[in-house]
Amino acid sequence: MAAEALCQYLDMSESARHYGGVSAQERKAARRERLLDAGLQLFGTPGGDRVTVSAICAEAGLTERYFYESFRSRDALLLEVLEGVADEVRSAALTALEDADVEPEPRARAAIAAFVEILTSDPRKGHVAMVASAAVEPFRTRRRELLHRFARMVAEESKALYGERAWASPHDEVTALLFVGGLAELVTTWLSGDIEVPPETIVDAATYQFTATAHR
Amino acid sequence: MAAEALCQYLDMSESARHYGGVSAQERKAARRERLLDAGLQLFGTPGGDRVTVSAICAEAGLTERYFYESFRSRDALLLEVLEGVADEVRSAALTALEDADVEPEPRARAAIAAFVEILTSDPRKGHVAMVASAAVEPFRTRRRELLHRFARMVAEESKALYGERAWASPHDEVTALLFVGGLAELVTTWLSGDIEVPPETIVDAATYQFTATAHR
DNA sequence: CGCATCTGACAGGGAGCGTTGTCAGATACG
DNA sequence: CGTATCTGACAACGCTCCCTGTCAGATGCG
Repeated sequence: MAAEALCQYLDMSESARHYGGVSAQERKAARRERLLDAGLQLFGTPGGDRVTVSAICAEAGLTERYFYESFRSRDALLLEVLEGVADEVRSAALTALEDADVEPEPRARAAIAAFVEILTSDPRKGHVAMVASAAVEPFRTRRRELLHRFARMVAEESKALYGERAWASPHDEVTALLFVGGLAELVTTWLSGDIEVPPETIVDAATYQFTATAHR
Repeated sequence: MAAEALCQYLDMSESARHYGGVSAQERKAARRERLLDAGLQLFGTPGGDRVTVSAICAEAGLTERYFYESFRSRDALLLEVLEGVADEVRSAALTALEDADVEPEPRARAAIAAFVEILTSDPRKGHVAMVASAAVEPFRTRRRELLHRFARMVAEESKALYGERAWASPHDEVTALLFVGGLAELVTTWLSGDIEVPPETIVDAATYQFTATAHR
């Protein structure tokens, strides 16, 4: 009977039947997507600390059984949500750099604007990437890694823009982290509503700081 | 019997008796201190997300009853721990400014060094103020407020140092937050062990950034 | 239609934690 | 010494949540 249950709930590959016009795989994928959306909604909303498996399922309009069909644990889902946002930010920044001018200042502005745009236009994504991910341990480390990677990208870009004279202070890495960390904290504060300025102001300030410290 | 218990456990003012040579008030205060120390130890250590009332009591070598004698809830204690570290940082920074030179760059360095020194010399304090406080909601807001206040202090100092030409970018507040936030994130990363540099490097980088952006 | 499969609702065991209460032993005071 | 108070260990209740299981009804297939 345990084997029956396994076969019935998990091993869909053997008995694929259409339902509502869609295959078993498609239905499973759709449920998975709904769960991820629910995760973004809950994890990305202030007060979303209480994001529990039951809450995610309720938000998705599914029952717990379908949760464990696609995810091993609550953290597994939330991590996937975080990775999704991070990928989006990274690719947007890279695309912005590709499309941007060759002039240093506009290039920096383009990448920074892409970063800020995504995280402020959909506050849920901003909250996930900046706030919620700093909460519990598995995500905290991942968040640091992501910021670190972004900082390395910034440092390399700076070197490409300004050559040897870039990042005059002791270590590239430290200065880049100082910059990226400030940007992150600033977006965090903006999301909380403590500072009421248009996101462009954030972009302006960050761009100015980048050029002021990188190029001397 | 409920009244008895109340009288016995909470209302120490009526029946103060010496024990081990110390008064009831002193014993209570000592227990409170031990609990706060235990809170700093647990809350300030990586993996301290699991800081529970029982764990704090075990660390302090006390039982739960004495916890509720001094604190209403787990968060009440942790908040007090956070406030303690924040006060320490604030007063250290102010003292550093009072004792410092009149020259802009040394003044900035002194305040930054005080900030970094406290949070890196005792990693538990750093962890409480930077990492753990960003975890759950009541602390997150408080952490933002504290950083915001520190940023305002920085902005005012900058204005005093450089006059009208200080903080050239749009808003003082935004630029100051960008700076303080970067410093916070950098200390956070340092605490995690991801970057292995002496704390002075952090101070150098931050001082350089402050002067490079403030004074132009 | 009859049967296999899918879906949603819900129940229940098990674990962790907060909070209050009980109780025996230790300590000080009359 | 006897009694009142203090202390530490621990039990017990309630709560929330994770996770698995059951079951009736819906849906597609032969």
